[in-house]
Amino acid sequence: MVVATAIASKRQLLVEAAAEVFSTHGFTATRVSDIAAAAGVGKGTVYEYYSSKEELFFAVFEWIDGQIRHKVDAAIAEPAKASDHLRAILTASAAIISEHRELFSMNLDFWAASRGSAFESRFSDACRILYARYRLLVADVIRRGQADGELRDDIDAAGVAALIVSALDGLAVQCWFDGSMDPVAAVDSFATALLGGLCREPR
Amino acid sequence: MVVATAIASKRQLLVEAAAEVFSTHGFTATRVSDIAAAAGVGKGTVYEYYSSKEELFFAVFEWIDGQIRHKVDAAIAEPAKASDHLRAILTASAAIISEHRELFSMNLDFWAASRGSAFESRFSDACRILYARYRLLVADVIRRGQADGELRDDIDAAGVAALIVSALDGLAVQCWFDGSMDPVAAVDSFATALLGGLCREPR
Amino acid sequence: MVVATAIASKRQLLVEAAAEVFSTHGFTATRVSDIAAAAGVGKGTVYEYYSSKEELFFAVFEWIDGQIRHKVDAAIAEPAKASDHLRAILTASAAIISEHRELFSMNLDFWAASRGSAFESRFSDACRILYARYRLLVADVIRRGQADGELRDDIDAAGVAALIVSALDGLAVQCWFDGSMDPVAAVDSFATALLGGLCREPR
Amino acid sequence: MVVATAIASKRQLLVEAAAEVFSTHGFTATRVSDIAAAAGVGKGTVYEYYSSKEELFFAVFEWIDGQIRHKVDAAIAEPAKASDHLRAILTASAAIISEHRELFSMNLDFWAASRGSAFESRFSDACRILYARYRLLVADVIRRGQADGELRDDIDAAGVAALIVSALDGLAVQCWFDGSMDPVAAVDSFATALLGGLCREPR
DNA sequence: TATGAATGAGAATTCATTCAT
DNA sequence: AATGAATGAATTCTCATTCAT
Repeated sequence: MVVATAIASKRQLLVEAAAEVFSTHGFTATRVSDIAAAAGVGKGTVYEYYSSKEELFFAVFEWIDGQIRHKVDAAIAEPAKASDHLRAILTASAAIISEHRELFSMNLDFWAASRGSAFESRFSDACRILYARYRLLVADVIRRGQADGELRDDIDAAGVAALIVSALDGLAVQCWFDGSMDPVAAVDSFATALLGGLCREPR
Repeated sequence: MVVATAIASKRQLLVEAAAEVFSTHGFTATRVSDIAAAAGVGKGTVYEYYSSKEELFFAVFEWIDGQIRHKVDAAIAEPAKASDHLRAILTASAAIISEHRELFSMNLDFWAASRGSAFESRFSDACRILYARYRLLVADVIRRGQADGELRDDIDAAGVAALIVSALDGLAVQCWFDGSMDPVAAVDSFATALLGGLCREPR
Repeated sequence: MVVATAIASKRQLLVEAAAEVFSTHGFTATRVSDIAAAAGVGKGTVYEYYSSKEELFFAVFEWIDGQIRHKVDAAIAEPAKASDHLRAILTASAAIISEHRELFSMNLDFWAASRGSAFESRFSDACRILYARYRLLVADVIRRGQADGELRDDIDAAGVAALIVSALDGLAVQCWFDGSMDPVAAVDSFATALLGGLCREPR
Repeated sequence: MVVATAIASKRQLLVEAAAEVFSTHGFTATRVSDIAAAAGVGKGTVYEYYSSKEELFFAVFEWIDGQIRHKVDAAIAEPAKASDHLRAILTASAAIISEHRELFSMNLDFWAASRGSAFESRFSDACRILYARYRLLVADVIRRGQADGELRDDIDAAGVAALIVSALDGLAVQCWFDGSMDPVAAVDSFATALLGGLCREPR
């Protein structure tokens, strides 16, 4: 158990060092020796815990995914109206984006890893599953609101959910390129518009 | 003039061949020789027209940007209500995504190119400007609607515009990972929700 | 044709440079850059002509095999009694061993390449075929001598042929380890003994 | 004494485990950790008994050499005619080759170790001495036969001895490449030919 | 004495780029 | 202008060896 913990913590040490370096320089420009140096270990040690640079990269992906999922789940842990949960999801996500811009920059690398790398399908599959999960999470909230009578039921929940999830991803991209953007404020306006309608007249 | 045209057309030939190969294999996995072969020219010839692989990649970026901008502009060329223009922008974008999935997969590479490549800042700057332009375009439509009294004016146009643009980018990402998604249908539900409000009661 | 010749000659240049370096330092201790340097070309150039170090090593194997086969064939080109042909094969082989000790030292590497390398089966197969060919060549001479009535026909030609071929291989090994050995003299005594019998009394 | 024996037996344990792994995968493809695992000890323990992989490899060489030498010595332990002793040496060697093909495959590695390894000269020297010893052993038998009047004395004993020893080495090589060969049968024909003469007419 | 986690030297290979023709 | 042969910088990964426990 002590051993297992030691191994797990060394793996975690490497994942965090890797996240740091990858998020700063991007996957391609990062050398394995850079990660080793950041973790304070020798180059060979990295390979004792991860069989390749890409394997470690994937571990970073899973680690970040887990963290974000945890925060999003927390945002809707308390019972509430569907509209409040939707706003909570949007706000929580924007907050994460705002606080961890450098972490979200890794998205760009994860996505690119699905293109022409040896791990192509591994990242593709993981992303496909990840997005399906988030779409389902949002769509379920919407469907609950529709069942409760709070939300209009003449609208396809899955379609709207897809765009809400999309919006958060795209927002992180824009925040990466433009450090002056305030994702929390933008999301707030968006939530108000989406829930209440942009148009003055009901339609 | 004839010469200039010949040069321009050879550059264009290379850009289109490059777009084809880059979009299929991704930036990293694409070899300059692959592009040369696809264009039917010798490897050295590529360097007669572009000084580096990244320079050519950037030319592809600009070419695709121009094409998309053109289609979006066309979508709002005709005078119409702000809400119709918003829907038109969403629908036109979804249609492009749907019809040119492979082209949009290059987004992932463009974004990654802003991380750790020699052209890092060149791509970053271009993307920042590109997104600012789209946000402004959408925000202007919203502001016009607000001025016309069609749209609620208690909502920050810039914030909503940012999320609308985000949503379209994110949608392309999800479509890349999940070929079975229908962006046009999703966008249609989203437009209805956004314009009319998800909530039954006005808020 | 000129091009084909240029490519062929560059490949040949590399094979000969490789044979030189491999035979001096052995396969493992030879760096690809050593071969490139010996050939007077850049390291990358080697890979333009051979896809890997082992591919080049195999080309050296085939080149040497071809040379030796040529000389052995020449030794029995002229019609002669079977016993003279056997002696000619032995003498010619010993002469090659004597004159090209460094080339024969590569045998040790070729054999070792059949053990645990990526090319394991390629070398194994090639060696098996090579030995089968030599055994057959010698056995055919013996059988002809038996048919002609010159050689005893109560002896299995294949078995003796195997040992004659073996003796020449083993001789090269011993000469590699002991530079003072004279293979030609040793082979001469051996041929006399083998043909005439070691025993004084016919048996 | 107990300690010394314990050390000796641990060294022997490692040598036999190493022989097993080396003979299966070859020297280069064998990892020290493989040997440790085969011996059921930790990787570091190997270095408590042998200072390097090559040192251990050399120990395997000496162990196998000792075993073979023992069997060959046994083959000529009983007083007998020189011709019978020669046949006994050949037959005993073929039997060992036949029964321990995998052990003989290590020859290929030992030979290669004399080329470019850190132990180059150590292996070279050992092999040179080993072959000199076998040549002398065989030559002594021949000379005794010549002195006794059983064997022709117009033939150089050393030369024939060299080729007899060579033949046995080469036979092991061919058997390695071609598992279907029967060394015992081949050697029997060879012994008959060599002792009685291949030619029908005395020469 | 036994261990195995940590190390880093070392080598093969790729491919963008150059430049002589 | 067009070419593609030649180049070598740059990086991943392996594994023998060390040494703290």
